[in-house]
Amino acid sequence: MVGSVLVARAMDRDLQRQAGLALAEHHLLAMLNEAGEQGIRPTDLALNSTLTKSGLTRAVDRLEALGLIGSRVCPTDGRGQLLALTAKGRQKLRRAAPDFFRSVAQHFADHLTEREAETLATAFERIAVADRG
Amino acid sequence: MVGSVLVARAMDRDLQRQAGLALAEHHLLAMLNEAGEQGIRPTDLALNSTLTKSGLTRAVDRLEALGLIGSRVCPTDGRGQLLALTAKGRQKLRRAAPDFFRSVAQHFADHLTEREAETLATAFERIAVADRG
DNA sequence: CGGGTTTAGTTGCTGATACAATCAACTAGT
DNA sequence: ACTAGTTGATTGTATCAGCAACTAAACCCG
Repeated sequence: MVGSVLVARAMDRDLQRQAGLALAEHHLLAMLNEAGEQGIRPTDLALNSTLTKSGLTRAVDRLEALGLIGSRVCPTDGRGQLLALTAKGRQKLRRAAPDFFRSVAQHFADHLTEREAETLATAFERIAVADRG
Repeated sequence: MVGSVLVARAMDRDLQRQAGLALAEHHLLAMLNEAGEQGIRPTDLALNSTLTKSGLTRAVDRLEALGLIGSRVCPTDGRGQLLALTAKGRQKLRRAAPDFFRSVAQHFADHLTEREAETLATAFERIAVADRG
């Protein structure tokens, strides 16, 4: 338990220093990148992150202020938005990628065997699904 | 990665509601309990927790204000302190134990096989050691 | 349609944490 | 025993997160 928190913190520090992004922010950018042109709803983002609705609002505000993401009103639901990466956001994500992977390796992956990594991935996926409900 | 954060958050919420303790605080009490009568130095506590020195100072202040721990000046080093649980602190920890274990089970252990739990424990122990250095 | 309910997202507030700078006590080297 | 450097701990400041309360749009059903 403690170990997992330490990894996250260490990676957060690394990423903040090297790419100027918090881990949570990087994760949001990555999800937005997955979603592509069409955009994605904040709620869907929140569901797959560690943030609550409220935390997500603030994080989105920050990223938008930085010009990394853009938003437009959802055409099928006036309450909602569709968020998508800007060109700047995609660039930021690309540039952060090497630092990110190096950090993952250094703080996490390099200490695990293939087998362990596999076990962890499936186990935490299962837990994430269960604990969200 | 995300999963581990979700577990910690969920457990934190549970414990806060049921026992009135944050997860980090509970962890500190548990370590203090291990240390026993003779007490333990804040730095040693920080090394085995997810907190920095600064975070630890504040957490210790809170717990001391609650009367759960007591401090005295370290006899061999005037800069340092020796922290130890009070009777009230031990009681608090005992009373929180059932809630804590239930929460661990519900959010974490119940989703894992024996084998997985074993793998996770050893892997994260290794990581914790490596990432602290 | 029209009223009640649910859902998407925002905001006021509070609390916890980290970082950097600081203070005080210990240690070494001369 | 004096100075320089190190180490234990605290404090000022800023940021980030969550909860709970709120607004507004959408949905449901008679």
